[in-house]
Amino acid sequence: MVASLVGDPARANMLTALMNGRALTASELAQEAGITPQTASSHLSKLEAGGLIEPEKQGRHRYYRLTDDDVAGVLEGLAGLAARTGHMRVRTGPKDPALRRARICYDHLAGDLGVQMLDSLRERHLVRQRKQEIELTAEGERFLAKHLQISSDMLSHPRRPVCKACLDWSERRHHLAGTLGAAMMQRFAELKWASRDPAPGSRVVNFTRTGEKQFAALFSSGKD
Amino acid sequence: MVASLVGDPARANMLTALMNGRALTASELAQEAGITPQTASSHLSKLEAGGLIEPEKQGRHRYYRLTDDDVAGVLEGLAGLAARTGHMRVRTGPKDPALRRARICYDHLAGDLGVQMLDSLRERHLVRQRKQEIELTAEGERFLAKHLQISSDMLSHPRRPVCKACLDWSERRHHLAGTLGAAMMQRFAELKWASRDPAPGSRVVNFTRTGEKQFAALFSSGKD
DNA sequence: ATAATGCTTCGGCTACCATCGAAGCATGAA
DNA sequence: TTCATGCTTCGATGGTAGCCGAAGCATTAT
Repeated sequence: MVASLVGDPARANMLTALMNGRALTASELAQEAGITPQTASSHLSKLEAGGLIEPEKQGRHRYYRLTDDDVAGVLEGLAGLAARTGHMRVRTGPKDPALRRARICYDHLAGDLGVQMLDSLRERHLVRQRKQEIELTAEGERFLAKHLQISSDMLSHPRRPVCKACLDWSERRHHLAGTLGAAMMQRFAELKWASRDPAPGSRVVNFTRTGEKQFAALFSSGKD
Repeated sequence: MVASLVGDPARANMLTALMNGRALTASELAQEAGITPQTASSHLSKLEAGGLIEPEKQGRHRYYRLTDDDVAGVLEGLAGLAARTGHMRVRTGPKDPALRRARICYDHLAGDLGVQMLDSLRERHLVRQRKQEIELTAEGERFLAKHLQISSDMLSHPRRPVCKACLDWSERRHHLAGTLGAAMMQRFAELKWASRDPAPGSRVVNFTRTGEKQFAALFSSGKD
């Protein structure tokens, strides 16, 4: 049964991670789900047998992606049902709270703060978003140059978009990816606002006291 | 998580049984799932907490129905994904074979023969179907009058549609409901083509030898 | 009244399955 | 070659959840 495949928390996390449409390796998915590679391997073969994901061998990596849009659609439907009962998937686990707050997603900021940042940018018309597409406005360019010393010509890359929305599994909302997302995260580190957790393999991002303050000032949400 | 609710076989059977839109009592659902009432009670309260079903107290019975069409839609989506891997949910159970062939759904014919009948009507343009909506054509009216002595003015009802598509859990396709579906089933009984199984509470419909022949002649599918 | 039916709660049992350690295969690097 | 990385298979463990028997409330029938 397909539903039982999606029902397991670890597998659900993997599938959620794949919802942004990008293919991820087995170990990345293991990390996303917070389980060891052995366990992930077992889950992945089950998901593959169930037709939910498809593998793609590449060197010694194994990339997985959702089979097609139908799968994504059903997953969204399930998430929709879950959302309306308030029975939203709450990640439970030891390394959870810090991870929900701020973490690295590839090379950019994810988690509560990542979502808040994109929200703020959107509210103030520094970026314009339509679905997955995000576009930097003229005001946005000025803002980045003034407050973070990021010039837009640093951001162009032959094979990677400047801005992109990335679905956040803990918040189920978008945060900012692309070269801009990466540049901003790097700048936060340079300014000593935040740094990756020293624990090996950890994706937690720790903000300093002043860093958090500055960040909040720059990206205050309209609701606070 | 919603998916884990649907993932359990017993609960999945219950939900499938509810897919025809009718409300069923707790004990009927227990029977459908092949479990004792105690266990069913536990499952039902979980499904209710998850917002998938809604109870309706009536005397000492408790009727359950799917919350709304969204739920039904997601369930259909899941069934669709399951179907394409050949990993179709195969209903296992003692009372299955006869029930799959022909049974009562409310007051009309369901199961293999019910689906075949609607297929045949549609193929010959005796009805026109768009999603759940079914409409009787002029040829259809003539056909009914000639072969089954059913006149369309017998069928109008203040609160019930003449035709309606009803999803068949065993075939996962539509069969004919509404006042017409009921009238046809009644006519089959009057003509001694078929009768409800005498066993108390059974929904099986037994066709007589000649009844099956006549039925097949009237509603032969294009594929035989 | 008393009994019967429909459903629920409680307690204990059991089976399944997710999980991880250890070891085994691949592929790619030095 | 030898080593390292990515992933898989195997075996054992443990926690969780489905399951049923027994008992308890309701509601309806006699």
